[in-house]
Amino acid sequence: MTEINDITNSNAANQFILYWGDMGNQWGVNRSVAQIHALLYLSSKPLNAEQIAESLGIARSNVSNSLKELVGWRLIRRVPVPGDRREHYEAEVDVWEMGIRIAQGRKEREIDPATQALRACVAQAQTESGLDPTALRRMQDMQEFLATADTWFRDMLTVPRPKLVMLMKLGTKVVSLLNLAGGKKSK
Amino acid sequence: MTEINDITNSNAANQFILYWGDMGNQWGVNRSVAQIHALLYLSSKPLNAEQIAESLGIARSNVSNSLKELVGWRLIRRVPVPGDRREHYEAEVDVWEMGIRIAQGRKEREIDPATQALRACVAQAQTESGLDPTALRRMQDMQEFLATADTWFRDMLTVPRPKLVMLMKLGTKVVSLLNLAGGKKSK
DNA sequence: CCTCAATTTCTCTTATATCGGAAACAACAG
DNA sequence: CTGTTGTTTCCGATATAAGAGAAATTGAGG
Repeated sequence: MTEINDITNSNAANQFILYWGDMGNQWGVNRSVAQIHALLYLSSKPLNAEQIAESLGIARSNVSNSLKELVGWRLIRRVPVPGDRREHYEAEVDVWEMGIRIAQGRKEREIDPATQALRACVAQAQTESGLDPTALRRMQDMQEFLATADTWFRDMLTVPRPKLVMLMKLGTKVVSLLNLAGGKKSK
Repeated sequence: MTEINDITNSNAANQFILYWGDMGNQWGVNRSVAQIHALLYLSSKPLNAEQIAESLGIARSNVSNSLKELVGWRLIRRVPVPGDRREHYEAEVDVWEMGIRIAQGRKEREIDPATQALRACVAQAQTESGLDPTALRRMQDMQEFLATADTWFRDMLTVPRPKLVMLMKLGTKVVSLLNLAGGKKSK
């Protein structure tokens, strides 16, 4: 235990892992999952399940499940280490890529199904004569909003990373630049 | 019970409320809270706690707490109904406004504290001689990313709603327009 | 085809969050 | 001041999720 180079020897690193776990927790992500992710993110070399379990003091089985989930989110990947039979894992370390993958994952798993469900609701609502027209209207508004957001998000995914970064750093300036270019505030 | 105009008489409306509750649940929002929000969103007139409890079949106390939380998120507001002693509530019905408030709320409650914690971690990390330089680097990257995202988000909040909508609807076009206008990919 | 390490699945315990109901509290009318 | 109505706080029961450890499975040498 406590190998050389085990980053959990560092207070700062431990803090980081702790906070990350906590934060994940609030966002509906299992704490172990988030902690493992943090650990791998900080680690300069791939780790195997055993090392992870030991570093974080959580059960081996728990690690196994959590790793599977993280792979599913494409936040970490398996890496074969030559001469070692054990499976090793490393994290995606580009923070932008990471942010995008998390957003993408949530969208796919949680928003998309909801959008679909909403579509069904609206369809159903249109057949109901008794329904308050306001309610119908609201459902449609929501649907349209989600559709717009969805399109926007997918659009943004196609933007090459460096441009995306530039775009975000521009911030408000984007609007003024476009005003010059686009002019009209056409709906 | 089952008053005229109670939208929970509608299947579609009930479906909507159900799904909304479910979705909220996955996002770490209490189901009751989400359901109440959905109900108020669909309702064409303000409702009081009693009506909500009855419509959704949940305890009065639960409604009370959930309402408080929703008010905290500024997703609903109290409205005095003349001639009625009871407190009534109505939802923000502009979907864009709603989306923004949810995002804002999450940011304030969950990201901002994390950012602050991260700052402390990095500070601490810099004092630790033993820490793997890669780990330090990664923490700093993360911090910078969060800072950028934070600035961007605050920027977007200052953009008047109609322009924001326009901006999102433009999607990818924004990039090409900017290339023509801005040219250089200056940092 | 056997052995052994590594991993995954399963089950049970424990922790956490949700929610209903009782009780306390506040506002107000008479 | 007192009774009534509406609201909030508190507490206990219950549902749900997390996590540990044992058991089962896989797969690579030999």
